[in-house]
Amino acid sequence: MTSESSKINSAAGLLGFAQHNHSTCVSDGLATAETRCAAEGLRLTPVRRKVLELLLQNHRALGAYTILDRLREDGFGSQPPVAYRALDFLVTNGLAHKIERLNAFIACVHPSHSHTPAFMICRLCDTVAEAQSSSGSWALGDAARATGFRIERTVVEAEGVCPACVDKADA
Amino acid sequence: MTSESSKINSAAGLLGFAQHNHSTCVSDGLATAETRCAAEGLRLTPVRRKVLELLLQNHRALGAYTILDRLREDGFGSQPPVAYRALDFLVTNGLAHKIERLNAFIACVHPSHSHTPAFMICRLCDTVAEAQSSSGSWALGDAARATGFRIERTVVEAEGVCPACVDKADA
DNA sequence: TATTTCCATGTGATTGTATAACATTACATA
DNA sequence: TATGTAATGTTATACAATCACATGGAAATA
Repeated sequence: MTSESSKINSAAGLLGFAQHNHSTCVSDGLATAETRCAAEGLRLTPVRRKVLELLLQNHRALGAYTILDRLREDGFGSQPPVAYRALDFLVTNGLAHKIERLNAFIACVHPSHSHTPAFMICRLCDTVAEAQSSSGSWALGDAARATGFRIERTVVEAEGVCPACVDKADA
Repeated sequence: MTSESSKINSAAGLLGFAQHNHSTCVSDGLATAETRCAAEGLRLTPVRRKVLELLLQNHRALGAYTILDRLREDGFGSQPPVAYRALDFLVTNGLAHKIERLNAFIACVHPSHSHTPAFMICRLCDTVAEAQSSSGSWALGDAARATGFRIERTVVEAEGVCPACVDKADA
C-alpha cells in the first residue's frame, strides 16, 4: 500500500473503467474547483472543500451519512444539514453529481464545462463511471419535442457489470 | 366532478401529456395485469392488486408511505414491508416502475411487452409520462460498448415542465 | 470604526424511505 | 393429515432528507 505503483487505481476504482494514476485525481480536482470558484465568486469553504476531497478520493458514490461520519472525524459539524448543504453547493455548481439510483454522491470528473452527465454503475464493485454524453441525443429528446415537454434536467444511469467484474459476474 | 366529461383526465393527470378517458385506465390496467399474471403463473393477490389499483388511479408517482396509508384505510396491513413487497412484485414483473428521482412508484402504461422505460416528470403538476424508448439508442450505449460495460438496467428520467404547465412556468 | 447585512455553519428535532429479522397464516399437494 | 412453500404481518432499525432556529464571521455600508 506504500509503493509508488500502488497509486495506480489505489482506490480500487477505475476512472471510466480505464487505468489511471489515481494519486492526481484528488489534487487535480481540488485545484480545478478552487480555480473555478475563484473565477466565479463562489466560496469554497472548509466544509465544502473537505466534502469534495472525500468524494474525489473514491470513484464510487458516497452516501450522505458516510460523508457525515468522515466530517465528524475531522472536527466538522456532524448533523445531517452540514453534509447536505455542502453537497447541495457542490451539485449546484457542477462540482459533484447525485446518483439517484443510489441516493449517493460522486465528484464530477470534468467540472470545467457544463454538461448533461450519464453514469455507469457496477453492481459488483460499486464503481461509478461518468460518461460524456451529448445532451438530447437519446430517444427521450424526441419524445419530449413531440409532446412539447420542456426538459430542464435529465437523469441517465445505467446499472450493470464493469469490465473488471465480468469474470465474477459469470461465475 | 360527477359529470361524464369529468372523467376526461379527472385525475388531473395527462397520459403522455395527451387527452384520454381516464375512467378506463384503472379497469384496463387491472384487466391486463390479471391476464398476464394468469398466463405466466403469477399471483396477483389482494394486496398486490390493491397497490396496482392505487397506482393506476394517478398518472403520477406515489411514495411508499402514501400507498401504506391507503392500504390501512382499506384494512390491509400497514407496515412498510407490506407496501414494499407488493411494489417489488409489481416492478419485478413489469406492472409498475420506480421513479428514482422521486423515490416513488407509478403503474406501467404498457405492461404487455418488456421494454426499457423512460420518463418525463413535470415539476409543477407532478405528472409522470412514460415514453416508449428504443433501448440502447442513447449515447450511454456507445460508451458502454466502448468500455466493455455490460448494461443490465437503465434509468432514464427527464425533469421539466409539461405542455399543460408551460404558462405557469413562465409567469 | 461601528454597524448592518448576508451568508455559512451548527444543533436538535422530525419526517420520509427502505430493509432486517422473525413469527404467522394460507394454500397446494403428497 | 403432514409438509413445503409463498405470502402476509409485526417490530425494530438503518439510512436519507428537511425543518426550524441560533450563532458567528466576512463583506458592505454608514
